[in-house]
Amino acid sequence: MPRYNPAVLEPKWQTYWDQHKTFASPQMPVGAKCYVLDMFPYPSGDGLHVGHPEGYTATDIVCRAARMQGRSVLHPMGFDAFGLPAEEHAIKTGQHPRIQTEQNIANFRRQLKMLGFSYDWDRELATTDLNYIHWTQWIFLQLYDTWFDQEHQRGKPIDQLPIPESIAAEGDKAVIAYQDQHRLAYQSEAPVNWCPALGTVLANEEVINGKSERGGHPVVRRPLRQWMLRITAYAERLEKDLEGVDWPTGVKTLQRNWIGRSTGAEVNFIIRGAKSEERRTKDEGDVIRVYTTRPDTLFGATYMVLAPEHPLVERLTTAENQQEVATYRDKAAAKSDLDRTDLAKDKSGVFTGSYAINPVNDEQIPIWIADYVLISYGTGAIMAVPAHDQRDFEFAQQYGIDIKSVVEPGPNATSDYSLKGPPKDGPGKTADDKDQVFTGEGIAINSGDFNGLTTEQFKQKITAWLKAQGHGHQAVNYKLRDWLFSRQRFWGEPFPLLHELDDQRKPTGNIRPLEAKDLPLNLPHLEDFKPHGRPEPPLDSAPDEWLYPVIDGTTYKRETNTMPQWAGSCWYYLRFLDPSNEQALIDPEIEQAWMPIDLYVGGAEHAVLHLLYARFWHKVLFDRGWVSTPEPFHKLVNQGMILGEDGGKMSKSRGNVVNPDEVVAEYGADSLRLYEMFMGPLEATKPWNMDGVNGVHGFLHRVWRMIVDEKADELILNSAVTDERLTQAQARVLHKTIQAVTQDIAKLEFNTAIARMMEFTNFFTKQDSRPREAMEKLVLLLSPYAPHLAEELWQLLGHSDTLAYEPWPEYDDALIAEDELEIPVQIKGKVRSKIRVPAGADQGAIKAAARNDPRIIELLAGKQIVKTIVVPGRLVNFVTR
RNA sequence: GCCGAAGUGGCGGAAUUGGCAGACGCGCUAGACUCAGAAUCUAGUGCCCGUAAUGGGCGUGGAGGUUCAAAUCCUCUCUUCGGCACCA
Repeated sequence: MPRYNPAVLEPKWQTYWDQHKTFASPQMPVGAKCYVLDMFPYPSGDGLHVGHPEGYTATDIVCRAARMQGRSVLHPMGFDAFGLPAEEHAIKTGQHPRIQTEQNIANFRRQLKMLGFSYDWDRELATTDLNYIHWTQWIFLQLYDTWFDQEHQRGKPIDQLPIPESIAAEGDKAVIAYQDQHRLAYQSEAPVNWCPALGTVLANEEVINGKSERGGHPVVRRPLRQWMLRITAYAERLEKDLEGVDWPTGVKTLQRNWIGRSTGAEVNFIIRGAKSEERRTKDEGDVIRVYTTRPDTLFGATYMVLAPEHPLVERLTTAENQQEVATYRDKAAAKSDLDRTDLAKDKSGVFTGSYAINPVNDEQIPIWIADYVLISYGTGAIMAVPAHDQRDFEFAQQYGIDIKSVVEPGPNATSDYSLKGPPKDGPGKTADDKDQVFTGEGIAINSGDFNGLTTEQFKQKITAWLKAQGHGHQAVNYKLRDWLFSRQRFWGEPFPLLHELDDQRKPTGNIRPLEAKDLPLNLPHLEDFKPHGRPEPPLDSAPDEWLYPVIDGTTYKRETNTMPQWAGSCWYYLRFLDPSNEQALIDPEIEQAWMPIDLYVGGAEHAVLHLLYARFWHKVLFDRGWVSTPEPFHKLVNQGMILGEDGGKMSKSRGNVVNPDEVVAEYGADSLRLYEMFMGPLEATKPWNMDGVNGVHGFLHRVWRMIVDEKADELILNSAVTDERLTQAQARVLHKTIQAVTQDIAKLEFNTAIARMMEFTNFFTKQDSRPREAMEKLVLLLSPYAPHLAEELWQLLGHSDTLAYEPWPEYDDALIAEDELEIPVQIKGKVRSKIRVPAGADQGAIKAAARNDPRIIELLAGKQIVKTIVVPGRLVNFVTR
């Protein structure tokens, strides 16, 4: 019995595609190119989740349709295979993480092939492959070899860094140190998230509210020597180039917020009693520099705050405040992230005993330290304007500091009041009001010559004035921080760097990068993966022959940190273009031919970090001439999350996880693919429903029966499939379907495309004669969605070759057009009747037809028509009194 | 608190240059086939009123507004989800 049996038919075609290398893509595109990429998965031990095939099916449909439309398609898949779970598994079992990783990859590959995706498997890669690590390390060396020329906004080779004469005069050591300070990869003593319970250092993303994401153990901050990447140098370009990419606005906004560009002014406050106070000079050591986005509120500054870690704190603290300041600083230093967020509501701080002079009015204001000011943003010091800043207001209230209003809401002010709401006496009343804060823009008061200016005008004037007087200048700041790039883990790429040792085996501070010819540097063999409870990296216990190479008689120690998981995912899209190149990262001609990526689909969880890091690396490679486009991902789409049947997030603990293997076993891959596309818009969050899978499976079965004679003993065509010509009605349905499906694929609206094919099927199953032409074209339209079924039916319809490169069906507008239309007739906006008119009827004819409709005549009897609206092809509306 | 996305039948969702709300599917109801079930097929299915219809009313989170006409545009508001969270 030739029933529709995916369990037989799907493996058959998967084998066919594999053996014929149906989806191998050309090295260089022929004609129009189409590079469509999925965010590659981390091969976890749990296997594929139903969320994965959602995006993968969407891109697969786009690719399969594009091939049929004659474009050269590049559609690769790989594995983001470094990561903590494999390392934890290794710690538990003593088995090398590579073994676990390879098993997981094999399982993922099996599942992906089971779903019939048209990947070019010859390009498969994993970030853990030695020949991939090779080029990850090579890119790191590029970063290490690059400095950022602020003036030209461009990364350049380090040997082109201009060395100031004063540095050059000090000798080679000073020059090297100077270069090291400017590299995009540099070392820094940075606080890391050390988790004593897990015995490891964690990435920021792995710390949630001061506790480890896994296990919920406390995490403390402690300083360690780290490798940093100078992503902040690229902040401006990373922000600006977002304009040119076709991304969801939400993702762009997220990235902009993360980069956090703000403009304002840096202002120098002179320390009272400093030598230069009388002379009002700009002696560096005698000023506190602050950053503000509201220089127009300078007259309202009633105190200053330095971050506890600010270098001037020691000097500013008077003898009688020594004890208190020291205690506060110690406490602040020991604070974990959890404490910081917990204490966010209560402001705390201590007075240093010193005062500074406000350059705009020479007033003396007290200098405090408080941990609500961060050393890492701006200058690490602020002027505090409690009347117009929420945080300063809370602090001033707590410590009884003066509050002085200098802005009042303008005539068309939006209410930007906090705490006590708008002033009781109306919008004009703000001056000296001590129990509210106004953070909006408005009109200046209590500001000397600047009174009456709007906030915008004031900002411009005061910035110019500060510059003229030498008290400050305009400034731009970014929230973005440099990227902490090293991890104290085993299962990651080793850094291709050596630390020079002296005779006593102490580091001299000199770094020696590996030469390109010495790459890749593989991970050493480790006997023991167990954490040793110290924050030094696991690679510190590597065998000496790995750890201490001797080159030209000098002993070195290898860098024992490893790279974060992001490193591999930062550039995999480039390697897919030329995966087996051993001479270079990528062949420039191939790169130019395929880049940028036309469509990149993945989860919204990567909206910031992965996409920002990858853009950063790409821009460095662009500056250094290795890639030809300033941005890697032209169009980005986030697939929505699939929730469990109970409407909650899928999780093992909720017991609502849907396993793709089980769905395929019961309904087949085509049904899973089709269901995931039919659930709703690609980008929407939507709940799973097994009945829905059964529903689309029923549709595929109906397609099967429309074409196959299920009652016959062998696989033959349904006798209703004939070589007759299409009737006019049949042609209209066919061409409407082609049109809708074609347009919907371009818009990535797969759910409605499937609905149109269902309508087609509902129509044609009722036809006694189903012309072969219509059946063949439907099979082609359906093939991107349900490729196995489509190939099987295509073969049955008499074709010996795969349909993967058959020309996409064309539609004819003339055949779609109806001769006669039914249009509604409204009276006062309510539909009262419907009339049939010829498709080309003009306004007068339609109106006449409407007037002559018996029901309309009846309803309009005795009524006076004040107005008639006729929209040809749409409706008629009679407006009566 | 700030930013972003979204609220349409019992459910997933269609329809936004303003022009018949509910395409398509699930579910449900009735019927056919069957010993019975599964599967399949046929008809119906937004809510309320009505014996009935080619009948009447209501209806896209809520309240107003613009318009001949609003799910769609404007104002206010509520709810849900996601992100950020002392960034001066």
